[in-house]
Amino acid sequence: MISKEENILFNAEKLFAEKGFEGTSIREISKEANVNVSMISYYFGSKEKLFEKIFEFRMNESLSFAKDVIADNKMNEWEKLIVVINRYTDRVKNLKTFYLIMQREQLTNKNEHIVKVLNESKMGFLEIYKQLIESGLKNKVFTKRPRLEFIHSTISGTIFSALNSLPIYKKFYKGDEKYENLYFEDLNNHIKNVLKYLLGYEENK
Amino acid sequence: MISKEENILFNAEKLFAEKGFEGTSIREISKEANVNVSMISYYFGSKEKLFEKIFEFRMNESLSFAKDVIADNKMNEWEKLIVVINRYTDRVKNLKTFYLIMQREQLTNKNEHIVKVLNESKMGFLEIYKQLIESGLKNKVFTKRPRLEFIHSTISGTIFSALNSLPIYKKFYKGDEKYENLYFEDLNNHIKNVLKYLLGYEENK
Amino acid sequence: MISKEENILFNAEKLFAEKGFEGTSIREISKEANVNVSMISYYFGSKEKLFEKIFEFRMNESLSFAKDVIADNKMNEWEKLIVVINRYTDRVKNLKTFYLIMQREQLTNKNEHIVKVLNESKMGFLEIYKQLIESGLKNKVFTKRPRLEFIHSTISGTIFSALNSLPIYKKFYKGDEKYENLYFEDLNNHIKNVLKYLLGYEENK
Amino acid sequence: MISKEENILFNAEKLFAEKGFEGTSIREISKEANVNVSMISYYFGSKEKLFEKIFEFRMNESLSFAKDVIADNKMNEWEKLIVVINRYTDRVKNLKTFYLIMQREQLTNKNEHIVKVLNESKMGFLEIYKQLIESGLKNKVFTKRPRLEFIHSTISGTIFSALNSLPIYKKFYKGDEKYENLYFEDLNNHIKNVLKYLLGYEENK
DNA sequence: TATGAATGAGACTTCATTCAT
DNA sequence: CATGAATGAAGTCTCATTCAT
Repeated sequence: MISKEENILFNAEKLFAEKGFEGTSIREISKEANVNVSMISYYFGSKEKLFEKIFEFRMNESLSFAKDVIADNKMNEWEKLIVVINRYTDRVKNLKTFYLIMQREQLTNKNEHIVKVLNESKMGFLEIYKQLIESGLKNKVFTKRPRLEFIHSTISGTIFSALNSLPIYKKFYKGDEKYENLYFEDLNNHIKNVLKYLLGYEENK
Repeated sequence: MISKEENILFNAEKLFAEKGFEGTSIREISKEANVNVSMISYYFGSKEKLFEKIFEFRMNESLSFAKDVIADNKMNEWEKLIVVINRYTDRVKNLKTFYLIMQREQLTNKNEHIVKVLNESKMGFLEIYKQLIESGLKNKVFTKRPRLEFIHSTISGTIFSALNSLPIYKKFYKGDEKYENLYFEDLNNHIKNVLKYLLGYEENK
Repeated sequence: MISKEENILFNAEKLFAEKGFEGTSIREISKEANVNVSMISYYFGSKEKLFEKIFEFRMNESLSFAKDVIADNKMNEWEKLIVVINRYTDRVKNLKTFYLIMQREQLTNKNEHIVKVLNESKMGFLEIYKQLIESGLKNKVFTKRPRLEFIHSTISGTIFSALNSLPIYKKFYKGDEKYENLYFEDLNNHIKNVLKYLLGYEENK
Repeated sequence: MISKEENILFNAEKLFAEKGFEGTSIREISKEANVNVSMISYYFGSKEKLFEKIFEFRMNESLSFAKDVIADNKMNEWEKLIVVINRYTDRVKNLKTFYLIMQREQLTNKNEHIVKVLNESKMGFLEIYKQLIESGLKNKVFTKRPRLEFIHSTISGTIFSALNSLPIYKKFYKGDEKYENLYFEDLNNHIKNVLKYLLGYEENK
């Protein structure tokens, strides 16, 4: 059973993804969520607060994410990196709407609260990459030390660029669900392949 | 000397980059451009048409871009690819405002005219990559055939992700103009490095 | 011990004095009084009824006021007048918030119930002045017969004008509690002085 | 010919007088002034700015007021005082609506801009009274030095109290235009009479 | 070609009150 | 007695566009 509050939240997320923050009116949201217009102010205070709540909600969901990875000691650095990327692509694939909003906000930098959340997330990823690479070099799992910023840009940029192009390719190649699944699988392998090269990782050592 | 029309256009571009399409009012644009409000409807028909005009203007600028590359016969495929990427990163670096708008529009897909322009651009790049790779393979310049979509996502995604993260890094590393120039240079080399690997290109053959 | 109803009443009085009727929301009142919002409708029926209740409450308090004065037979007319004025200034001084609301309502004439209460009060005072003056003239305590309306306007107008200006003077003369007490004492004497003249009352006859 | 802006201004003044600031909606104003709702924002910026404009407008009107009085050298201090009071009562009589609003604002102190204007006005009057009394004492026109604050409270308070009570008296005494004119004339004499006493002015000296 | 006054739609938000519990 | 979720009306303001000049 979904609460009235979450019902509004998810419908708003969908509309914000489609039309952007300014392009979505609370009237539309209320209609989509089948509630009275004033319910939005009632539950969230304002349209902007509702918007921020979406970020808080999704970011809370992904909190456990980073912790798990670093903590686990049964894997070597490469394997950990793979886990991070797998989860990342999975999450992006399953929460397309939210990540659409998120990308737009990254280009906007208008809402301070959200800017802070996004920067923390980015810095969090950089920190993970840093630790994994340093440790991997010490343990001779990796043999090259690439520039951190570009590692992140390559991973994250490739994933999002691929995500955003998917609808066109789907249309162009007349693809269906199967096409999409294969697409994400290939994307995942592509990124791993690039990383192997950039980090100087040799599989069968 | 800049025409009144271009004056409006450039000021609008700046404001759209800062605040998005819906977040920018024609009153702000008219104030920024020091013209009367009704001039915008007068010159461009409507706010939306003005927005589209920005895309047309910038895309016209980059039209010659692709043609040049393919036409030139004094370079091999790898060299051509390098030229494409150099120009691309240069352009992104120098037209940050426009590419901010463009990225946002790629996430939005609301204005059909713009969607068409953007898709054509994307398909244009895919076509260039396709021709270069096929030809390069035939001429034994390249030795691997990577999936086209991911080549594009990697190049374009990495560039934009790096562009968007630059302000944070600049702040974090207390960087200045010099930092920025070096950043773009390194980014360029990073992408070339990745492509070399993905295409199986060997420099000193 | 104060009842829940009175608790709401007094908090509402305070807020109405600060922000006016329309400027005060029942939500604010409920927060200030630490009760649930719906308690106001529950106890008083509506926001407007609550407002009227404040007037009824304060007017009930001052009901005995007039009666006492007329009834007492140990004083002559001048002494009775002095008692009336003393009580009036005291009351105004101690119930500043209510008299702020009252003055505003006297300027507004929107709520019929309140209009009636206020007019009765005004007419009550006029009646008292009339009786005291007539009787005083008959008994040769007073020697002049001033126009009744202006007697009331002068007394009441001076008191309220002085009350309302007090904050400014306090600020201007950097006054404290002592300043305020002296101010009201002087005000009282000032009014008596004026009345003596207007009524032709001679103290040491 | 009255401008559209003034048309709005005067209609707003009337409604604010009847129902107060919060009690008057811009929709009502626009209806009363026969203009579109958005005209109010268009001309004045906001409802509050419109409200302030009314004060500015009326205060500008009365600017010449004080200057004239002090400047003229053909009158002695008592005659000057009479002129001040005559003009004051005239003005109050003819601009009942505005002075209704003004009194309410004096009780409210919410809008800083208006508070400032009102305090300046009050201090201006105090200054005039001060100069006239000091000069009058020096020139032996007056023989008593009453407390300044109460002089002002008595004059201003009596006038406004009488103004506000007029409708009731008019109703009670079944008065018409003639009653009103006589009322203001008597009021004027009443105030002069009181002042004569308070200042120790002897007419036939 | 250029202006700026004027329009009407639609935006977000707050409010007093009701109703089911 | 008491709660607080829910409602719908009404409020102010901003906006893109039009029109007379």
